[in-house]
Amino acid sequence: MRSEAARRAILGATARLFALRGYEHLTIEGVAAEAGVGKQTIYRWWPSKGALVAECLLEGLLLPERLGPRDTGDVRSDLIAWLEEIDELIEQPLGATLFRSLVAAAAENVDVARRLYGSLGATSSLTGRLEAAMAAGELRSDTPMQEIGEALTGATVVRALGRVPATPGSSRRLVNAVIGSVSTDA
Amino acid sequence: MRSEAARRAILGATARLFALRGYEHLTIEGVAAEAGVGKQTIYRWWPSKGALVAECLLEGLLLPERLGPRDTGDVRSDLIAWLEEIDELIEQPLGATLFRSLVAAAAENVDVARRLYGSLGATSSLTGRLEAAMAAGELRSDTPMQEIGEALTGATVVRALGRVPATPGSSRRLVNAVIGSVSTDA
Amino acid sequence: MRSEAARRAILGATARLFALRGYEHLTIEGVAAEAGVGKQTIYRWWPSKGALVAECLLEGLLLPERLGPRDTGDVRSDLIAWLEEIDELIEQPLGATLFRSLVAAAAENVDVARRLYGSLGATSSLTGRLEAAMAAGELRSDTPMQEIGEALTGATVVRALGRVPATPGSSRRLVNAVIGSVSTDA
Amino acid sequence: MRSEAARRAILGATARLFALRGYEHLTIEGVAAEAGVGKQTIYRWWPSKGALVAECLLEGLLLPERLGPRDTGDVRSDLIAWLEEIDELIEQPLGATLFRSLVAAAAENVDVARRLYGSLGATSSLTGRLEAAMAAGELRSDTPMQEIGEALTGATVVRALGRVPATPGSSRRLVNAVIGSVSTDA
DNA sequence: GGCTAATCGAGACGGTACGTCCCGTCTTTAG
DNA sequence: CTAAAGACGGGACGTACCGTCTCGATTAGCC
Repeated sequence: MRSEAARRAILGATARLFALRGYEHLTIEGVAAEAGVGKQTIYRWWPSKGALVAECLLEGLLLPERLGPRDTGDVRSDLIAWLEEIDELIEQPLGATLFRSLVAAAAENVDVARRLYGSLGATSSLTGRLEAAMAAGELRSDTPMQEIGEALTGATVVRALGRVPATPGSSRRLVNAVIGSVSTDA
Repeated sequence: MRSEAARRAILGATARLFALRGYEHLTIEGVAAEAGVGKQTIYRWWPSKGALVAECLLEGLLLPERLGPRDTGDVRSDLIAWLEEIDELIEQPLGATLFRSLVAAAAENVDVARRLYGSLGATSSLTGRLEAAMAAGELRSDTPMQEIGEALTGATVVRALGRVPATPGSSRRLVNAVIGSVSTDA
Repeated sequence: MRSEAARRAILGATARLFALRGYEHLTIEGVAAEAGVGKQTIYRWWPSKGALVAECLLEGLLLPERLGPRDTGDVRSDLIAWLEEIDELIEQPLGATLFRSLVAAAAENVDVARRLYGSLGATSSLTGRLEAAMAAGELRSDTPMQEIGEALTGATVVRALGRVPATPGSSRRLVNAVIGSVSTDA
Repeated sequence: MRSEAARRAILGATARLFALRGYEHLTIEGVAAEAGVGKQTIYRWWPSKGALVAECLLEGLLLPERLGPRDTGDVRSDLIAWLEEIDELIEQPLGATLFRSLVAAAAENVDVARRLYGSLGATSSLTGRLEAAMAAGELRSDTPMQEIGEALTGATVVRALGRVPATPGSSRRLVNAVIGSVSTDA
């Protein structure tokens, strides 16, 4: 019978240390100590550091639960607002570390990658928003939603990795470029 | 007097092991052994694993020297061809590992990130190609080149991380979406 | 209500694993698994690994029930025969391990020590045999029985620990030396 | 190039902890910590806990350098004095633990056993003393020295294991019994 | 053309973390 | 109500690498 208390303590400790020190410096021993738990209890339920992070992600312990774009009826501004929200998150001191660590974790662990792809990326609320826009006639019916989703999130990832500071208006330019050609209000 | 032979052996070993095992499992001891070199010789000239990888990148030991898009006079097809070339590279068994490891390395090391951003991304030959297209009148003069560069490479990165298999036509759809609105032939 | 079946299974498993792997590598978990028993059932009734072994000893699960010297009317030859019997036991591959493990267990656990001392050593059938010999006039009345008992068993222990192979005649020489001076037939 | 400082620190720590806590509770990690040394430095040079103890024994860090019987010209009293010296050593609080731990170590490790057998037992100064006595005509020329040595040390071992407190005169009785029949002064 | 200093390979050193095995205690579940 | 099953916090195992530190044994170039 698995102990829910231990599970929560472990995920909490993981999230705390991950945000603080990054994926590379996250250690199972550190998590065990921080959680007040035996190492074996971690190894019993998670095969790897990556799986631990993936589950934190799933539980919303690393990123705000609702990170997707809102729906105010205007896709363009919704997407811009969303990207700027993310930029802001990254601009914070720990935010950049956290974000890059998530990318590192995704690069090294399939679980994290899938979880992240599903939560930030294509399958997610972003796709939902795009579909809504299409239904509302804001976007053409042949809009390549997956590609657009990947372009938007990808640009953010690339900027975060490249340590490129956000420039005013860059989210607007990005959104305009990416959905400009499929937008019906052009 | 620095030994060029040792330097080459070290970088070669790094590139080999990096492509084979990934960034996470790359160890200085492993590189030293593979290169037939004392560990100190590595530490004497490189401060970290990341720096080692960054220099490999610079020397073209990890990625093909000329990875940017060609210039046939048609930006659209040039970009599509370029993305498909990268997709092909990623499709190969070791290619995916290599690519993801590069992302992991970039996430954890500034040097690698800058090098990679400059070689795949915005500052690079990609930007050059876009500028040429603008000059040739293929793209409008207000084209946000940096954002477009980030969107294109970012989409590729996201797909590689998400382990999303390439779909036929997805490169075309991506390019059309991203430069569609600034393309003068629309 | 203590389960006799469990008790027997546990002691049996202990004896088997002890003879097989030795005292040091005997584990409670191993015993529980081998016996098909919960660990708690062991801890409920025995305080330690040593107590487990001690009880096996008491039950005759580790050493032949009747290990003492026989009484044919001739102490000398009875003692020699007895020592040679033990030598034979030790000569067998598992016998040496078993014997040394018993010594190790005795060194680390009082219960085992007392049990073993009482079963091999002074208080035991050996003393009984010596007393009989004294009564029969084979040994002088001032024979220091405890010391003789300790010398005989001790020599065996020392040889077993020192991994000294038995030499023909060494039991005879030992007995002659040890009881020579108190033997009335000299 | 092996560090002599580390070697000494390790053996010293081993001896200290062994005498203090006994063989069973001696841990490599404890020795490493006590010696201020990395674990790997221990594993690099010694294959096991037993080898560590054996080397301590060899270096005289566990037992007084000269533990054998003296030669005053009278074997009997020399042997008695020697046994009483050992009894005294065992009577001390840490002495008993140390002695039993040595036996446990010998039971579980060949190296320790050989070392101990050679240092306390037959091959040792004890045999030397007996030979001298034989040469001096105190003992008969057919004295079975190995057996006598084993009987004397063995009796001590058995008493120590059995936690039998030393009785006044028991060393005298033991010696008289064991060498009584080969002593020429009878 | 020998001297001196820097660099080389090799690898030991004090450490940190790994993932595994058991410990002895505690809790749940099925008979 | 008992006992199997096994999760729990913890300690130690033996291994892999970390980055630093001596070691001789080559090499430089500078006198």
